[in-house]
Order: sequence, then C-alpha cells, then structure tokens
Amino acid sequence: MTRVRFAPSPTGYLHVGGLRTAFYNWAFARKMGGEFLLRIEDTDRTRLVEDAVDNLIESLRWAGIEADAGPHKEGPHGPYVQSERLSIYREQVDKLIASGHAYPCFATAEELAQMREELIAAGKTPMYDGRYRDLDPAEAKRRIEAGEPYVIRMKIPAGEDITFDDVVRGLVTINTDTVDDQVLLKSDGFPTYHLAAVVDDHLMEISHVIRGEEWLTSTPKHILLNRYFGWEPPRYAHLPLIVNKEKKKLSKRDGDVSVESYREKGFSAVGLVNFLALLGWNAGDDKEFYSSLEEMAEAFSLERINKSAAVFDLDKLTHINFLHLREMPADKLSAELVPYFQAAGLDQPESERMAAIIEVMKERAHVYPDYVEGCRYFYEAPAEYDAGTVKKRWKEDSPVLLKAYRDRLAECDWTLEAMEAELRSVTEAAGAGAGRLIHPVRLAVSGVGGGPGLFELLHIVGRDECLRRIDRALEALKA
RNA sequence: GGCCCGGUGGUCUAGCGGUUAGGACGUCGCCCUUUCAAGGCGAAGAUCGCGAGUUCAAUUCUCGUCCGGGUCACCA
Repeated sequence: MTRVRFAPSPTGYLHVGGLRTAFYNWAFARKMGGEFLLRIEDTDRTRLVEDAVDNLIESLRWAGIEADAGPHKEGPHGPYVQSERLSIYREQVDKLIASGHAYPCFATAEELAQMREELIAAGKTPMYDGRYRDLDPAEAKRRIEAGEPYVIRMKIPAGEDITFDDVVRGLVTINTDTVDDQVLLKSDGFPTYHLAAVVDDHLMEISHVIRGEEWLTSTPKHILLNRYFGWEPPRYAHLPLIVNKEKKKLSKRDGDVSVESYREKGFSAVGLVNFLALLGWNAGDDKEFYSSLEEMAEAFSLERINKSAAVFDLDKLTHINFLHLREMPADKLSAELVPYFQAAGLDQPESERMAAIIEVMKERAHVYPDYVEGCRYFYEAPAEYDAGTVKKRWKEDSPVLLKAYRDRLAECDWTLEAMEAELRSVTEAAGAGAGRLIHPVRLAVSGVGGGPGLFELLHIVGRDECLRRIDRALEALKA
C-alpha cells in the first residue's frame, strides 16, 4: 500500500516549501488511496523551539492538510515523535555494530575540526578519515565503559556506484568515495537524521519518500543503511527547490517564508496551497485554478513534478488568491474576515450588509484585508479626504451640486435607480455632466477617488450616514 | 574545490523529432465605465544557455561546454 509521510523538524514554523512538500505527500496519498503520516524529527536538541510542534500542526490544519496519523492522532506506527523512539534507534544501531556495518568513533569535535582544516589546506575534500574505523572492539568497549564520549558511524564501502531511480529525476548515480562515514548516533544518544529517517521509514512502512532536493546527495547513505538492515528501500522522489529572486534556496533571510506570515497577510489557505502546488507541478493542461485541495489531489501525480527550481513570485500568488476570494461563498468569506475586523478595531457588520460589501468588492480584493482596510469607508466615515482627488475632482460648483443632491437623497427612494435618476436630474438642471457630481459625492462619502460603483456605495453606507458624511464634507471642503 | 542536480520570454510553465514555440502572472495600449478594479481585445517580450554530433528534420536524442543551484556537520 502507498504510505507517505511529512517529517518536519520542530525548529520554529512551517516553511512554505515545507507546506508544498506536505501537500505533495498528502495529495499523492489521496490519489493513491494510501496513507499520509506526520512525523516529528526532533533529534537535534539544540535547535528545539518551544511550541513548534503545535505551530506545525496548526499551520497544516489551517492549510487543510490532515494527516491520517501523527503526534496529534494515534496510529499503528507510533509514536510519531522521534525523541520518543530513542530505544528503537539504539536497538537498530546495535544490530549494525554487531554485523560490522557501524562502529564507535571517539574523535572529539576539536580533533575533527583540525582534521578538516588540514584536508582543506591540502586542497582535498574534507571528509572523515576513518581513524576509528578499525579500532579493536575490545579497546572500544573498554573506552566506552570508561565513560569516554563517542558516536556511532556507519561504514561506507569504497568505490561503489550507488544508483537509484528517483521518481522525478530518473536514474541518479553517486559513488561511495564521495560519501563519508556518516554519524548515525550522536554522543548524546540521539540518532542523526539519516539513521532515524531510515529506521522510521521502514518501521512505518513508508512506500515513497517525497522530500526536498537538498536530500538528494545523501540518499546513497539511506540506501546503504537499508541494505545493511536487509530492508527494501522506499521509492525516492526529490522535489525541486523553491528559490528566491537570486535563485537561492528560499530562507528566512528572504523575508516571509513561513506559512503563518501568509496567513497573517490575508491569503486564503486554498489559494496559498494552489499557488505552491503549481510551483513545480502541473497536470499537463493549462489549468491553474483549483477550487479545493481534493481537486488538486485528483489531478496529482509524482511523474508530473518538475526537475528545476522555481522562483517564488508574490504577484502570481496574489493573483491566484484573488481568484479564490472571488469564488468563495459570501458566508465563508465573511467568517474568514472576522479576525481582520478585530485587528482593525471594527465591529463586523451584520451578514446582509457584509454580503453586499463582498458583492461589490469581489473584483477588487486580492487578500482578506482588502475587504476591511481596503474599504474602511463602508464601516466608518472618512477621517480625511484624499488630497489628490480633492484637487482633481472638487470644483467651484461642487458645494452647490452636492448640497442639491444631498436634499434629493434625503427624500428619494433608497434604490440604485432612484439615486442615479436624482443625480442625473441635478446635473442636467445645472447643465453639467454627471461626472461633475459623481466624483464629489464619492469623495464626500468615501474620502477617496476610487472604489465600487457610486450608487452601490451609497446604498451600502445607508441614507442617514450618507447625509451625515455629505454634510461633513460640505463643511470641511467648502473652501 | 569534489560530487550531484538543473537550464523554454522578467517569473511560473506546456511541449516529448516536423508547432506561426501554446497558456498564466507581470508590463504597455485600446474598449467598457462616474472612479478604481474586473472583464474583453491587442502589443512588446524566447536566436528554447552555448557548441558540436545523430537525423531529411532538432526546444525535443547524444556528447562537450558554460552558467546556476544543492550538498559535502555529533542540523535537518
């Protein structure tokens, strides 16, 4: 059966690249009718971040990716947190030592650093020189019992080509001479990624390892470990990197790389995932809008994942998100908007009014805040009038026309048609074009020069409030 | 530097021996319009990194080369 996993390490937040990896895994499992596991790789105690696991789970939950099993959901392969599986790794590594595939190494950090420097100075590739590889087992045992710190390394055979068939890259061959005796168990008793991942992937019966390209060159170690254990390795699929404008691996230094930050900026979960999914994958057609993760999963296949890195483009993300907001049902959208109203210190309008606002803002809003901060005038009177618009639209006859229209608005039917008819009647009587009045009215009511249709705007703001705002504008702008 | 991977308009990409090299984002113009958008139409933008080879024919296959990236930790 197909079983995949997303295995982040809890070092802070969920990276957008991580979200994409998680999505591809999830989608593949969905498509194949398999299972998707979440495993926490917290074997580096020095990089642990408080609450990171909860953040990870929350970000995935927000994105709409639910694991079939993981730290938050029991399953037959648990525990799903590596720090809770220490005895398993110890047991497995002992097998490796017994079979002669791994050995204790007593080299200190300083010693290794010096060795590395010497090799670099000599113009060679810095690699572990195997100095403890053939240490007498009895001697090793004595030193361990004496309490000397040590690590366990795996023996890498010399001069062997390891070839594997990567699902996205095809045949990849790496010679073992370029691989050094990897540390499997650290001196603190924790396993390294290589040991833990291989052991867990096997024990959890993972069929496909779908991970970032940064792991490509260490795959021979994983294949060798499987061989030493007598296990069948999973299929590997190395995903292309998501890079910045400089084509470098996207990292914290590039600004917003956390899923959380895009959530805060007001991107929708499906929109973000839709964008990310297309960064390195497409169904082979021109389809770029998927209304749900399920729809993407249905079209998904590992074979159609690209080989080359993709630049993260905010404009494209914004556009795809715009499409998603536009298609979103009004009730769902208004529910999503609640936090933004709170952040803006505004009360959320009653649903009928909200639906009207959503309707007219639909073609203008790219992210959630555009429905709040981008059109604050729906919720409160303008605090000031845009200087450029005043200069351009507020003419000598504006006060007179506006006053006349104000009096018509006070009495006319509160329908779009009536409001428009009254406006045209006023301007015609004055021998002016409709624009002569439309712009000043918009300015008076919204404070800005752009936005939805004027009559829709007035209708939503409401008669009493419109009159109040016009009176205020007449007062403030008369000069 | 060694090893590995990659290379189609600025960006995301389609393409799998014969295409006017298609789409999307972005940019610009026109139309629509009370504005801003959205939408419609249109434009600019790619010698398919470069050079050989295979072939009647290469963006598509092979080799070389250049450029870019990844990786060389008791981090993942």
